[in-house]
Amino acid sequence: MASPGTDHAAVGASGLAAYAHEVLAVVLSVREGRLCVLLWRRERAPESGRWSLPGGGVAPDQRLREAISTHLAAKVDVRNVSWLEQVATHSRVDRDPRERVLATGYLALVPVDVVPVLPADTEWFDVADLPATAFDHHHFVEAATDRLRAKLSYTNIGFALAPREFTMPVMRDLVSAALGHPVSTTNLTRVMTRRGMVEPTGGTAAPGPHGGRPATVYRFRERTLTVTDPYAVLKPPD
Amino acid sequence: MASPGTDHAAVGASGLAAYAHEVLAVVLSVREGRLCVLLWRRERAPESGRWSLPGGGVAPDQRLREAISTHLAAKVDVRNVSWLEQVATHSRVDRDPRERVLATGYLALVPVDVVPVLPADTEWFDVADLPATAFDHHHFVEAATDRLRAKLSYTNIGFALAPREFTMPVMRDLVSAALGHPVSTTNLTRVMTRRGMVEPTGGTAAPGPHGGRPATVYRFRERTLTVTDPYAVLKPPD
DNA sequence: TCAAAAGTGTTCGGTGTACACCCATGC
DNA sequence: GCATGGGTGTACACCGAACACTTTTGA
Repeated sequence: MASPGTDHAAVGASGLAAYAHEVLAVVLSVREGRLCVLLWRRERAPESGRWSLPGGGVAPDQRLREAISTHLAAKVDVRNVSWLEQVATHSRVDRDPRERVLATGYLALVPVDVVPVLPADTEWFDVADLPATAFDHHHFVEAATDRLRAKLSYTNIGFALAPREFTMPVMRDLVSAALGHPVSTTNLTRVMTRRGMVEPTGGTAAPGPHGGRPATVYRFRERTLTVTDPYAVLKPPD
Repeated sequence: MASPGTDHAAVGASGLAAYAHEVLAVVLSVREGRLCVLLWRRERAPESGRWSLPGGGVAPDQRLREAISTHLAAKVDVRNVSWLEQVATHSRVDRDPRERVLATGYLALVPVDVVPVLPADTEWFDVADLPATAFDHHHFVEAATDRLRAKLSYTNIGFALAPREFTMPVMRDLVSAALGHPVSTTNLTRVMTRRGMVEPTGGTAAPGPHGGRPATVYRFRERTLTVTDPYAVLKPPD
């Protein structure tokens, strides 16, 4: 057993001190045109009533990635998670008042067209208008959001936010929600096609109630992460 | 105490399982025109004789960053480290045969002109020609190297590899060693000045023994990490 | 005067942005 | 026909790569 209440860390066969470890997921998705994060309301102390990230402990036979998948399953169907990536490990000594807990945060993405059934204590929150969060969870949200925004620019990570098939106006709304600023459909189309990220399915989408030209339907060529804009500068010679 | 020899993880006041945790540093620097990593030879089992990354445990009152600084001090003077950044946490269950150990890796940089006095068991190794490393340490080296290479393209992180004042031919050698492919001085100069990363000091460097035009001496304008090529695409409108 | 090394000028292709204009639909 | 919304074409600025050419030094 560890020694709660003492300031001696447990020491095992490796001679290294042991610390409680948790995994936290920053689940991001575009909901109603806004980039949102999934938070649940803590029932018990500490920080009871505060909104916090889904997550929890790590079983002895689990890797961190397996652990976060397990905990995510309690909030959203894991099959709905289109992307999962480690972001950072935080270690402030008093980040949890009970004992020292290290926390590894993950970025998880859910496509717009997937509407997971959420437990009663769980809600989506606009990342631009977060409530007070428990512990240091807002730092994780910030880091994960930054990571997503950066990757939207130089990878095809958009596949994890979009439906399997989509029109460019839909994609434009997704990207502009994620980035938090308007994006032009014209140029988004050009960039995504020029980079070979997407291809037309051949179909078109029916126009809205007020008419308009039917939009071309696209799909992502790859549904695994690909760097589409490798390095802007200092490329190797051919 | 933790329970070595049992498969039950210790559980403390938070109700979370505890695991031994170590920090590892991938210290990179350009030595003799090559990007090198600092490794030390393990004296004791497990993996005795194998080359491994500097690092070690985390004291109860230390954050991970403080811990890695402490362990680095045993190998290189911490004042020689011009950059330190967390890269990733690995968690394979059997990555250490003795007991489960989680490991958080850091990227550390040392400028070329700094020649730390190394302990007898410690040497620089070309990252392109690594020896067999202990545990999963080569994964950390790979991730840290990738991180450095990426950041060389869109940030001013070069300041952490270069001397305070340098000429463009020197910088070209550093960048091309770090990236592992030739880089043109002409274009490197253009990119770095165009982005406002560097400024001439006003001085020039004496030519080599065979003559040649004296090179202009530059310094980095900022010695803190700055993103110089913010996002190649999908910029916010003005 | 010549070789060596650094720096400058110029050209070229590509890329992201802006904006005008054209196309397909519902009413 | 007209409003609505989507797509295409064009122009522009800028950037990085390549390469020819000039400048400044040592021998």
